Amino acid sequence: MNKKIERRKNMISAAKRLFTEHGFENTTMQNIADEAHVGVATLFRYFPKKDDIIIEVVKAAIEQQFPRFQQIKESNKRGIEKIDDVLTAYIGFISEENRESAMLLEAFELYIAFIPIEKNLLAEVEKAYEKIGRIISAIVREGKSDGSIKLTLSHEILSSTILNMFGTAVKKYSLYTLLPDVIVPVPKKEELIMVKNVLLSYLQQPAK
Amino acid sequence: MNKKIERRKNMISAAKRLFTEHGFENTTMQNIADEAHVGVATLFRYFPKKDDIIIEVVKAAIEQQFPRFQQIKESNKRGIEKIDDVLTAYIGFISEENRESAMLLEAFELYIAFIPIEKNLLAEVEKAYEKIGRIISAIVREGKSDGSIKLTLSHEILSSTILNMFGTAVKKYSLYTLLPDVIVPVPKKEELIMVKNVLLSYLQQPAK
Amino acid sequence: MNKKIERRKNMISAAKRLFTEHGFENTTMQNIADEAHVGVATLFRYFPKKDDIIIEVVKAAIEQQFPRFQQIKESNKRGIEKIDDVLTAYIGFISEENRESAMLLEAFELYIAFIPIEKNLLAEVEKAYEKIGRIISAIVREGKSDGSIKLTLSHEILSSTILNMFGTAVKKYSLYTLLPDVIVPVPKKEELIMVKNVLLSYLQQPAK
Amino acid sequence: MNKKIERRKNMISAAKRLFTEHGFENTTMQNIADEAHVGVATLFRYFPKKDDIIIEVVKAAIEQQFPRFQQIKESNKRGIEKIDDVLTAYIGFISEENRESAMLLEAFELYIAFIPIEKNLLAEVEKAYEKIGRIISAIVREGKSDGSIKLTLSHEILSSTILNMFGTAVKKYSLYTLLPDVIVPVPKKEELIMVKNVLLSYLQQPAK
DNA sequence: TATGAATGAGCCTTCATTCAT
DNA sequence: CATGAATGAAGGCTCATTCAT
Repeated sequence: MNKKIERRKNMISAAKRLFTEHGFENTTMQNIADEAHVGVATLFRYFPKKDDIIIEVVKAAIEQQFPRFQQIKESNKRGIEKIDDVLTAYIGFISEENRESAMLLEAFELYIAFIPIEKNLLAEVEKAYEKIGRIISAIVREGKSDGSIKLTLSHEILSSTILNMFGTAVKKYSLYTLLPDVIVPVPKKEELIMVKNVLLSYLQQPAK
Repeated sequence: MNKKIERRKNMISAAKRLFTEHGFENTTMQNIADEAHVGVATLFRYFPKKDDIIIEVVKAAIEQQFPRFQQIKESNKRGIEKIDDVLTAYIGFISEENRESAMLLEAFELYIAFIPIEKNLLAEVEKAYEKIGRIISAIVREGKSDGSIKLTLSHEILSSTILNMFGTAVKKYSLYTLLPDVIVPVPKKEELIMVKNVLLSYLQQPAK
Repeated sequence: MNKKIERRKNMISAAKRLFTEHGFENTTMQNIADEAHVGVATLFRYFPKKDDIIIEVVKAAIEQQFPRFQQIKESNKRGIEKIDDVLTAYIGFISEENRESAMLLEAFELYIAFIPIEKNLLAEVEKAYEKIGRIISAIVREGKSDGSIKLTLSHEILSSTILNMFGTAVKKYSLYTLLPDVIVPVPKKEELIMVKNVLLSYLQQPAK
Repeated sequence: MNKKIERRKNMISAAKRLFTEHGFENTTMQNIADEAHVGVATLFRYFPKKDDIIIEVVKAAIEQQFPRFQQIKESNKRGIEKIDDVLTAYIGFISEENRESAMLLEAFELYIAFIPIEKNLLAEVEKAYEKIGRIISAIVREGKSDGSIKLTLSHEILSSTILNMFGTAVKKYSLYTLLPDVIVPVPKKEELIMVKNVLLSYLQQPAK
């Protein structure tokens, strides 16, 4: 029983490695099978379609981020400090190990932009994303009620937009850092930290 | 002679149309040839490798943005107002016609992340990007010297980072708006405008 | 011990069901195993090669026809009447339940036309066929000796040919009736009965 | 222009050769390409789906029979004699070169019994079949009007059924003659001729 | 020069059959 | 014994790229 799950994980991580390095379209099922040291047919037994394993890898990538946010939320800090931690976590995406995850998500979003993928598969990914969304949302609410975040309603939207934008941009930077020949200038970590502080100070301003 | 250039443009725009709708990898050279009403062989005569026409389309997409920034720079406004215009232009990427271009760039950046592309080709794209980078850089400098932007040196970096981040995120949103089933929440235009104003007010703060 | 035979029969009938609906080549061993509610490995334990179970199904299909002819032969009728019954039985193939069997034979004959099958396996099928051949042969002889069939020697051959041909054609019609979009016109039952009567009247003609 | 048709014919005949020897399912597109001395891609250029070339081969097989029947119809004989010729032509299927065609049709009918094939493709085959059906139908009518065939209306149906059955059985025999190990006894040519004569004499009997 | 035709390498997927529990 | 898991070989089909007209 356990061996099956083991094997499955093994294939998923092999796929992740390959997807990370070569992208979804340039990784063949045979490649994955080889990397995982199994036969192709075995791979197909676990993931009947290529999209299936792609989804699985993506879901894992999202879920890998989950505990970190969860932990932030459950920490004994004020809301604004938790936001600080969230932003810091985002920044971590660039340099740390789960940069790979961030980058994978980046690639996936482009992948589905052009290749129609089954709705129910997408639904799984959406669900994983929402989980994180809810956590951040909760943190903002928390910060408002403990007074550490000072925003009126309209500012609330703004706050989520800013956070969203920060995450979006940083995730994308995580992709850039992998490029052998960077085309777009990627901000350094210190610069991002400065931006983070600007955002935080904004969030603490009394509502105008 | 002129006919040749005409033809070339025709192929590029046909390719752009197709790339925009189906992505780089899902568009075949045959597709492009058909869309451009030329033979495949002709297409290959003009663009010996598929990457060649991809680069060309991307370059065109970047250059298409160029005049707008150029025009902003040459306008008779103070630096801070020009920055405002730049940010507004970015926001325009989501809804306006050159959303297609923005999206194409987005896709391209991912494309080259996984497929090794010849250096000299990339160089051309970089050059196009730098052109825009220089314009923005000039605007910031201008704003500083006319006093409308108040930043010390370290803040200067911050300013470019913020602008960069804004552009990066918005470009990515331009891709999302194409997705039939959005997976990630995309901020509304009004929300982006609010963020823009926050940034602008930040840029005008006296350096601490 | 008995359970084994039970199991075996179960697999064979599962296979028959599937072969009838999808043909030999489009039915996988896994399909059969599932339909029979056993593991694939078990199926292979009983039938080490796919051809083995095919042969078994075909044999069963032939043998299923056997009792009907046997019963005709043993009935208390004159030879010509038995021939009548045999022809009627053939006609039954089109509409009745063992149309499936008839059709399976049809498919099998084509199957072996292209896929080399082991001789000893074929021998088993031949043996089953011969059994029926012998019965019909006996009936014809009977009819001649009781005077209800009037044929000289050379006509005897003719008689078997006609019967054979009738059977061949009708069996094939049994296949056609399954086709969703009939391509070849299939005679109606009543028409076949008319032909049957023509044949019967021919067989009763005094030898010329 | 002509070369294209040449090439196309070449592929079709290569396919026919292979289909005849190995059946539709056991012949791969690669096999056909090799036999025709072209690349697979070329084969697919002419016949985008495997079914397409199957249909083409089948159509050719049917059409190959066409001139013979047409010629019989246009000959200067009485109806009954033309029927004679038609039956003789059928018998020819067993021994002559177009036995291959007859056999192919046989195989095709089984093929479509299990594998769903696109309607419009089937329609083409049906059309080809109908052409022959119409000729035979016309001959029967001709025979009736010139008095050489004596049948009342109900017998007319019978006549077509008998002819149909004769053709059906003989076509199937054409398959059997290819089997390395005959499973079902195939009538000899002389026997079929006898049956033919029986049918002819029946058709000339005055209607009862 | 412009083009349709030709093509091999490669991809996703299936399946009969063997292993290991 | 019974079984699910594992697998390589093979099949249909696509596509960037080259030829030949």
